[in-house]
Amino acid sequence: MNNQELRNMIPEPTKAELEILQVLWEFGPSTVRLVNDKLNEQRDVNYTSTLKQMQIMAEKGILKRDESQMKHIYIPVEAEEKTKGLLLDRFVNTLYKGSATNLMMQLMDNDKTSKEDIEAMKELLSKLDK
Amino acid sequence: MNNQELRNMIPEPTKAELEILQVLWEFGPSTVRLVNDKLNEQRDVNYTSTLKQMQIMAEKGILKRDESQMKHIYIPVEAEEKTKGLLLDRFVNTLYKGSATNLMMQLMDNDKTSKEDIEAMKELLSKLDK
DNA sequence: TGTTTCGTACGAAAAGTTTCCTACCTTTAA
DNA sequence: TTAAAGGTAGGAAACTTTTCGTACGAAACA
Repeated sequence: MNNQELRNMIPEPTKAELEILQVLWEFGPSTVRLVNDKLNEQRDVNYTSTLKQMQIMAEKGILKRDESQMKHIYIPVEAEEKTKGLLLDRFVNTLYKGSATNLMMQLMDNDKTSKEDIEAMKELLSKLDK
Repeated sequence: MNNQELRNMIPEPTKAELEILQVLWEFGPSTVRLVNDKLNEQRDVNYTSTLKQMQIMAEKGILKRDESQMKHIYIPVEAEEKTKGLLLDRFVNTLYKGSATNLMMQLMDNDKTSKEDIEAMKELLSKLDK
């Protein structure tokens, strides 16, 4: 399945959904409790709000869940790299006409792109030759 | 004003707002009619919907408008590069922990990043040395 | 001069997203 | 064995974003 097809199949995760996905990607299959605790390190969220979100995500097919235990375990359906790659693809298409080079140029102007980053990128590119 | 400050000041444009901004960036200061026509090349939108959006954007301070003529002219307050840079900054922070290198790596995996893109990037990086 | 076309303004409906209240069940611990 | 803590389910409220109907004025033109 290529990116074009993916783009049509998978709906863009909402902001709140993305937050939850990131916790699951980082900590692996988890309970609502764990996800909610992690979210609360960043901002206030009620437990049932997180529960509801994750239930909705399961309905949408973004997450699957293991209901064999009382504490359900939620798991992202798509791998981190796949979803992020899709989001990146959309981002480049939307803002940079699909040109990775254009995006790079902007990245160079960015305050936060350090010399170390630039060095690392050069290395990456040179390795591609081999 | 640095990106950190900008991030706090400027609210993220919504999807519909971004569409409109892109038309204005491409064609320069424009009437609602022109913007709406361009949008309709991509999807169906009612004229008054576009009008309303642009009015809201003016209220929010995303656009300013020249009302001296009957046909109001709308102009983005922030330059294209500035806004895109901000969005990119947020994107990198959200998905790639602020690491441009991480983003680059993903870009390399992307189907759509062509050999030409990679060559162009190399060139860019080498020019930075000088 | 009338009528049709093109413009703005306003409000509200529609749609999408997020949050949380309430109910109720299971497990844990006093 | 009862009270407290922690779990799911469902619905509704709150908020944000998007869309468009209606009203009405100005310009174009037959």
